[in-house]
Amino acid sequence: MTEQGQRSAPPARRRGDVPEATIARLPVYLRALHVLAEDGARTVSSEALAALVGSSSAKLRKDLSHLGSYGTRGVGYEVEELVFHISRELGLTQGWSVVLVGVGNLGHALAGYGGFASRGFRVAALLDADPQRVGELIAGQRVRPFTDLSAVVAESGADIGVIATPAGAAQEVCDRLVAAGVTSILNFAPVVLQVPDGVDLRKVDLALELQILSFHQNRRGRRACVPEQSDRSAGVPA
Amino acid sequence: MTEQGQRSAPPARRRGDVPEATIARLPVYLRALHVLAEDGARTVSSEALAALVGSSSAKLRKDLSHLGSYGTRGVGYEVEELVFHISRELGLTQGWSVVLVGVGNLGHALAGYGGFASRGFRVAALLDADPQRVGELIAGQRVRPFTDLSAVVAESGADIGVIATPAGAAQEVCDRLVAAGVTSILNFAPVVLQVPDGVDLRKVDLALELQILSFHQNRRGRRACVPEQSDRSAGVPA
DNA sequence: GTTTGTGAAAGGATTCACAGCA
DNA sequence: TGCTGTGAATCCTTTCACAAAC
Repeated sequence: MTEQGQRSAPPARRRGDVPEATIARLPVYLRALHVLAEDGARTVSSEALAALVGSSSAKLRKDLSHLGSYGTRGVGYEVEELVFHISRELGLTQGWSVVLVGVGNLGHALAGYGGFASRGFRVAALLDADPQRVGELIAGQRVRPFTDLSAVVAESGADIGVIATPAGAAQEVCDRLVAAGVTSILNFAPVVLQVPDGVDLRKVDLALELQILSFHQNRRGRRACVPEQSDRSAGVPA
Repeated sequence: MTEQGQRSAPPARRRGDVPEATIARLPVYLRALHVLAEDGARTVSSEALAALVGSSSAKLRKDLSHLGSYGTRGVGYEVEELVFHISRELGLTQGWSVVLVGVGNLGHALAGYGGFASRGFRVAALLDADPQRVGELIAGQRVRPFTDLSAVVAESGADIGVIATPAGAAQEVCDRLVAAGVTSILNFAPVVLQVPDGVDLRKVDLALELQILSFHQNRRGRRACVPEQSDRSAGVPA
């Protein structure tokens, strides 16, 4: 019913409907804007900000246009204002409570990672199933037993769970988080987890990006190791 | 499109070239295939493998078709064979040497992360500028002073550098890595780094995914914290 | 003059659907 | 029968280019 004789119907993205690709870049813009604000910059042009984050000005403007019209033609964007709007769009203005499960090496790093606190994420609790770790003090937090999970989620009102356990424990931890009422989960364990509908799951694979680097490095020719080149069975015809 | 590259992006994609989106998924397939292999599976269908990694069979088949024709109609893919071809495509069959700079919390976690070694990445050296850390033994490696960088790169033939330093030190470390001859860099510090052409830079932002989660959680309505609803300039027309 | 905001065009990626083979 | 491989269609993202606004 959208046929108006036009070649293609207007995409008609409703206001507030921000494309996924844009959302993934907003945190990057935000970080650059924070640096600019610290340096005392009051305004910034799309060209300048794009250069800072290694993007293009057109893409940046289109991204920002999805949030609203916050720039001034001939001038640029006000840094503080943009920080506010992006933060609000990302939902960072209201202090999320985060439950972190697993305080091995990675859990330690995450618990002490300044980037969480400074962006509105409060680590409400550190949990670990290992009795030897329980009671340990990390970044001002005492590690609690994993069995406290339900209580912790209830008392802190946490919506977000972070999994930094070994791969083998991750699915179980994930299930318990869901059962406790957590609806957003960030997984650092190198496994693919299953979650029911209604739960948002994202993952960070520390080795994944390294493998992508490997691909590109391999393409360019490397300096060390085997110079092998076994042929494809079908040699990619012209 | 080398991620953070300057402009100067040659738009043309050559034949036999694998799309970037596919490359980003190959490591995920690889991990699932390793699990299957451990479980003794000899073959796997696109449907089954896609379910394991949370993707679709059509996408999986199209991805694999970029590597060649390694499936058998009516049967599926041989697990071992697929592992080999994906590994080779990613350049994982030749043992990269990696230099890790910064052994704080995150550096510790990365140094001990099994996922590197098991995928063909050898941590050739751990470096830190802090004299107090130098000499420390982590995962069987002794931490060396950052000033050894050139020597380390030369003697190990490392092509890949991993930056796990505080944000403030990252650009300097990056410059030194480039000067030492490293051509692929993985950055965990929360800053955008500048590299010259010919150097491939990727980054992992531990808080970025959390912010994307925050966005989606925010969309759904949250359970805790402020129930505020500061108005948008226009109130989201239906 | 400068810079934003945005239709329109171009380019990629995903999904569809089925031919072809085991 | 079951499943892969792949053109075609669809959807999403980026780039282009310029009118409008300062």
